[in-house]
Amino acid sequence: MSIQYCMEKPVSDLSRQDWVDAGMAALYEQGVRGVKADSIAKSLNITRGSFYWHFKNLDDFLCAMITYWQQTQEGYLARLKAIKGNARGRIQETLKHIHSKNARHDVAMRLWAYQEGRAAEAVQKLDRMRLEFLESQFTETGYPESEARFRAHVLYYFQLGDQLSRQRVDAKQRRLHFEQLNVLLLNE
Amino acid sequence: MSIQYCMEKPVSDLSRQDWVDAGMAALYEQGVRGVKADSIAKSLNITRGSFYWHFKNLDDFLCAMITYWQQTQEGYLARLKAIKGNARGRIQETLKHIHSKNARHDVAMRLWAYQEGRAAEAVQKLDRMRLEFLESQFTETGYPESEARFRAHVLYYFQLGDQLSRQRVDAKQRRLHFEQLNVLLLNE
DNA sequence: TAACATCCATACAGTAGTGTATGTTAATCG
DNA sequence: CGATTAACATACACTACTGTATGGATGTTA
Repeated sequence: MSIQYCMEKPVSDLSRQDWVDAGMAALYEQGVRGVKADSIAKSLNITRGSFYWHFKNLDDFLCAMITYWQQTQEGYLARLKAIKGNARGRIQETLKHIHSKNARHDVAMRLWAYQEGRAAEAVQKLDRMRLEFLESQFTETGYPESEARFRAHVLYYFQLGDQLSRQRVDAKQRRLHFEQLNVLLLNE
Repeated sequence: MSIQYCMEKPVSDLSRQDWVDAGMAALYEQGVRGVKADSIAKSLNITRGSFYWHFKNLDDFLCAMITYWQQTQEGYLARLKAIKGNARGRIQETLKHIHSKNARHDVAMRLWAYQEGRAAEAVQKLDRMRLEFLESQFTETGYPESEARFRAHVLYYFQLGDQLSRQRVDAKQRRLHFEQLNVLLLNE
């Protein structure tokens, strides 16, 4: 539960990332309480000996998972911000990104965020960053502040709903929804 | 994991519901894996003796929690369906309901749904029922099928995002968002 | 080739949780 | 009053998991 083991070793080793990958899968399928050295080891056809070689303990491992997710997602966001052209184009690229993104890691982290403060902080930070990005883009498109903020939320909440609703929408319909959302939010 | 203990006893007893309530709180705060006879008993200032009196085992208890949530939520939905007037009015009442609803149980169940099939089935069923209701209301309002279905999803996903985003919106802003959503979806 | 480091396996003690068996208390009812 | 039952307490065996200690295998370097 403490934060003291969060200092990252130089991530030169491949196996360390392998553990993190397997850990994210376990997190998605079983929740934090299901992230256990034993069972993850089994999924890697290996024993816990390796786990306690690469990581000080479970806490250290979980911190590594958070760090990995944060860096990955902040990378995606930075790439969207860096897109040339106008804000309208960046919003449309964002819609494409959301549409094609594999949401497992995001979902896994969000579930975790409801059970532990450190995960909650990480998820909240990214929620804020993404919302601020979207709001700035809608502002740049010409919407007044209040309207820009609202539309940013509609778009972001649509992403969350799309990720977290259990009643799945078939691919064709889903694509249509994203087009309709484009029209609804940008009047085109 | 099996379904065999899901037959409900006549729920004549008060304490049984007390356990379920405490269980929902534990589910929200700790996830399914945190729903333990021991710790819930402690939160009720009681021992596990009572737990195994009221419930056959953990499985039986979890089934009772699902049943309770389903009945509660289907009740809410039925009340919205039964509102007199036109579809536009029912949509607006739904918005009010979503705005004022305590989302903890919904969130708790949705998290659980990612880890166990029986919870997933329950949540999916309600997702479907709610989406069908919303779609029918937008259709009744005059939108063509595709547009009605889309707007139902925008509304429902907004609810999910509102429940599940970690970046909280302050109360005043949130109220404004719901008004803006009303305008965006119903052109008023 | 000797020494060392890397990476994983194995064995062990300790803890937390489950389910069951049995004990205890208070109320109810003939 | 005595017997029965509802509701909870307590003790026990069992399991799963953690973290540590130690050993083994393989490669690497002086």
